[in-house]
Amino acid sequence: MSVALSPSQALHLWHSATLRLVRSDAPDLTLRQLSILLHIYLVPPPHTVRGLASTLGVTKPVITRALDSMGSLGLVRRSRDERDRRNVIIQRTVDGALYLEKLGDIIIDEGRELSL
Amino acid sequence: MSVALSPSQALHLWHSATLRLVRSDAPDLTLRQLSILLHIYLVPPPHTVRGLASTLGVTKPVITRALDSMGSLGLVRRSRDERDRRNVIIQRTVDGALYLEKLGDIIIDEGRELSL
DNA sequence: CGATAATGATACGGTAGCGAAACAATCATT
DNA sequence: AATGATTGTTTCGCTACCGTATCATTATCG
Repeated sequence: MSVALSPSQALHLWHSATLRLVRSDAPDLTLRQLSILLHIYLVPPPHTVRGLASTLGVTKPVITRALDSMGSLGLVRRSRDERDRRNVIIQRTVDGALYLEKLGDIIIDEGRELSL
Repeated sequence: MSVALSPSQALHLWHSATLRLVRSDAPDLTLRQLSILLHIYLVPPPHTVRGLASTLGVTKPVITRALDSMGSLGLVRRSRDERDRRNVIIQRTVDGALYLEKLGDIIIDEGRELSL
């Protein structure tokens, strides 16, 4: 199966999926928050504040704030690393998995309609 | 050419493209702003504030503010409709086209690496 | 132990987003 | 011309984000 996209297809896919995301009643995450959420769920753990900051190229408070926001939405969970109690391990939640599942559905759905 | 995506592929594509967008030095647009920008450039004109608000399912001030922000970034331009001077016609700019071209490149680039 | 380093959270001042409501300008209707 | 409808902007009070700098806690090293 190929996922080669033409320039037009790529932008149309992004357009329609983003539009549906905006129109949906799903929590309105920033691009950075969405990136963090995707990273946590798609890249093997463990995930730390410092690591995420470095990966995204942002400062640590950005990560702390994003975890605060998404944490209160139930999309993500924090816990101390007992082996080095300075670290915070960021963990997945059921709600977070559901959120991303919905996002995946939207993308696939819009991608399907790209067939020319 | 097929653009059928598996659930995993769809999310990985979104993840890597979003990550590169966040890491890039490109202006940090919100999801709504990005959606507006894509709509203006991908859907045939004319585009009005009212029309965009209805399409995105948001209030008019959201569009006005987004146009203010993206306008000062040079991504978008406003002009009066001379046939009905109540309307504002939203127009494309060279910088806006370049921004989206770059976004398209990123998506294509990451999509290419999805081939299994 | 004591000093230094590392990690994440917090404080701060500033900017920008939000929806609801009110507003000015323009058009349509009579 | 006068009234009412339509369009986009502005104002209001509020919330959330930003980067820099600082802080508290914990670990490491001498």
